[in-house]
Amino acid sequence: MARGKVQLRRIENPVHRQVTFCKRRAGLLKKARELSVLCDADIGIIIFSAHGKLYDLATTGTMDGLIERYKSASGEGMTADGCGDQRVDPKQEAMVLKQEIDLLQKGLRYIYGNRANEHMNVDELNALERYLEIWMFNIRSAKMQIMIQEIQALKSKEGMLKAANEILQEKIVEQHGLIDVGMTIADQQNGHFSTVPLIEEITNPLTILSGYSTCRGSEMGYSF
Amino acid sequence: MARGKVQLRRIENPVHRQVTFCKRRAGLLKKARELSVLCDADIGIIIFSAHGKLYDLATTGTMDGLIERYKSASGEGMTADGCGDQRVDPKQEAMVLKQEIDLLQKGLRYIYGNRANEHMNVDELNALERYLEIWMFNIRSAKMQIMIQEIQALKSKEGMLKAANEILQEKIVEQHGLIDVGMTIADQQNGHFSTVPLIEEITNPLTILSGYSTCRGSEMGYSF
DNA sequence: AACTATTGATAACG
DNA sequence: TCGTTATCAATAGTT
Repeated sequence: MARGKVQLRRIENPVHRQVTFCKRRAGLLKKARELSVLCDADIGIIIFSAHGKLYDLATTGTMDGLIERYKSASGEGMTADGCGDQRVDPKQEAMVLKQEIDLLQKGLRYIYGNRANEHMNVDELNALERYLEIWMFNIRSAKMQIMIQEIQALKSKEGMLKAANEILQEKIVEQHGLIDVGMTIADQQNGHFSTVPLIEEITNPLTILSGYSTCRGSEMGYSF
Repeated sequence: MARGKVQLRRIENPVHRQVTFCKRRAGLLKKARELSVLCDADIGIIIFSAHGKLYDLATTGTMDGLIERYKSASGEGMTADGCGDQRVDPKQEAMVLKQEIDLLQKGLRYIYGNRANEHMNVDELNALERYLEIWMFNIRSAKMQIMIQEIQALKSKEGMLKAANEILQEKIVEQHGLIDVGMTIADQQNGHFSTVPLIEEITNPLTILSGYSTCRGSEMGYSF
């Protein structure tokens, strides 16, 4: 496409042919990636050089995934032929979903700038890493926020229940005298209020957890 | 490529996107045919439009033939990895993946929109956190890969410089006798080659760093 | 779909 | 392999 119009025939000079192959191959793959991004398409390319070397590209998920999808899509018009194994529907679905995840990951990359991940240098990766760290920090903070709110709710609930219990005790005393007081105390320890000591234990470690540390938290009865 | 530089991101206008898809798809397939003819290569292209419609091209034989060739060729480089794949219930896998997609979509909104609006519960935040950890791990791996390459390049450069230096030393000896030999040795220790010991130090820890650990890495003079 | 003004790709060369 | 440059090809915006 430069310095002379190209003839659409096999390039006879081997060196020339090899150079052109490298360049045009790169150009083709670039075009494919662009088309994929611009138009939201899923593209797979397989290239065998004259010497048999393989080059490939899958803009979404893996080439195998695209091949599976191709087989089912192109097989729609075909009758039962030599199939048998690839007709599993959920498997097909899983593959499509996997590709969707890849797309989402690509979308996530936009956060930091629209660069293809393959051409990211150390500095760029570094920036992305820092961004993710911040995001993770925010997520952990959000998690903590939710838990703190929950705990506060539980505490106020506790206060209300305690007050209610006191009132109930007074009423019981009024109605039946001192007979059943021992039982209500037992109830406090095994019933609703058994969670109170747990909450007291949680409250303090939160200040530590809202920092940067990784914490599974299962020790405190929360599934995070 | 015309009347305004193209932005490498999804075209939001659907009509625009469709038109561009048609044009660029045609262009891509044309390029592929040209490459195939000019350089004697065998090329297969699979394109799924955003709506799921399939377009394909096989410059040699059938697409199935190319796929078979691809599978045998790409299988060569693989070690025993996906051979004994654990039987996972595809239906269950699909569900897991679907949940993962939901999570990522929510996470994207969480990032794009100001994070005040989105309501994610603790479990979701937790899963997202784990996802980000994996992503960060991948990014760090990519970073390490780049650095390893850089180090190798530096090492080969070192070799070349050493050889050049030897030649220069010999020339100096030839021209001036032994007078200045001491100075060139001093140059080796304080000049270009001062990075050599640093490289030697880096090389080993890499195997550790390529794992999952958090590493600031400033100790080794790289800004990551 | 057809038409350009531009950008993008690349053949030849170093 | 890698960079540069003169040219040609692809195509974005428009009609």
